[in-house]
Amino acid sequence: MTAMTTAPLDEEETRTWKAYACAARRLFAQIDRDMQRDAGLPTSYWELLRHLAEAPGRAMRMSALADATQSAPSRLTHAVSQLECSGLVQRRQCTSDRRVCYAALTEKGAEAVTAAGDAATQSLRSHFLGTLSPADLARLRGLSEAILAHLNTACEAPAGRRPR
Amino acid sequence: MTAMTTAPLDEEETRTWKAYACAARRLFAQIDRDMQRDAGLPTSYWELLRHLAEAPGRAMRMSALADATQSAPSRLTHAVSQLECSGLVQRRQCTSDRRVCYAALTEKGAEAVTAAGDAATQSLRSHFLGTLSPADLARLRGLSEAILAHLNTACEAPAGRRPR
DNA sequence: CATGGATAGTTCAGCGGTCAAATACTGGGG
DNA sequence: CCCCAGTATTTGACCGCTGAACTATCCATG
Repeated sequence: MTAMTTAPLDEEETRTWKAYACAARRLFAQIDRDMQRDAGLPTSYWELLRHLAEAPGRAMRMSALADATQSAPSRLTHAVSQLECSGLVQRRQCTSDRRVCYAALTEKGAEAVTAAGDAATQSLRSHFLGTLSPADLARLRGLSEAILAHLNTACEAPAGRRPR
Repeated sequence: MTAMTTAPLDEEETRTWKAYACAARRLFAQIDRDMQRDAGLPTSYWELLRHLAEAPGRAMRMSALADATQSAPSRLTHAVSQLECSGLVQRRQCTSDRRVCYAALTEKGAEAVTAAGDAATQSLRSHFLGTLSPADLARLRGLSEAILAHLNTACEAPAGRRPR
């Protein structure tokens, strides 16, 4: 809105964006590779399982899981189906409302969660947490939170209302 | 290597990682959405076209383009095929070495590059560059470069040699 | 000049993700 | 009691990407 919207980026801005984007992309890629190699699980699936592991009864409604992980329902369906095929999760129908469906962690799934957790910890430490000083990490966290805050206000305020 | 490899992450570390990861993911997603909406082109394809636009003769060898964009050859093949279908790019065979193939920007492609550039500029300013002070941006850039540097040393040094 | 290794690019199968449409079920108002 | 709007999940088609074969071509060597 500040009218400078389409002035081309200067050198400084370009480099800042490139550095940020490149670092984040490569960091994610590296961690994903590590997770896949050491735990046989992509980071995103591990996050699903982590939520289940922390839920009471190690089970959650599909929609609750979708909420918790900020993902579209259809993604959940696909992901849970695949995790079910791998034996890490089991679907259970709700008796009182037959529309709803629970995803429950299996024993094998619980083991996978902890294994993946170790892999993630290790990867995170060696590629991220261990590479910056505590002060730098704190700064980075502050900056990330600022970005997030702006994204949130930008998404919630101006559009009137979100088409949930 | 520092023996603290598998100690679970503490609260602080977890939050830092989550903030960073979440901010970056959402930022990328937002910018991709904007690009798709305003220029009908995903960010990644725009980057390919940008390289072509800046190359002498608006054309590059496939392998050079792959190098420049840090992407696997097969990705290039697919992407260029699709861009060719959309009429933004044209393949040209090299006469001296029939193995090699050039990707050349078409007129339509050149227009798309500038349009996408405007869209990217606008999105970047409103979601990233415009949301942080110049000082913060400089800090963020420094931190990103530090992360990148560590990723590079980690990838090049210890494995002996990369199986190119 | 034939041959075998290196190089450039493509093909194929599969993964994780999105969106739009379909399905299955519930609960409240005529 | 029936019907219909709303809700929960699934389905299916497609997208961009990856890694592992495969094809075609080149070139150094014997």
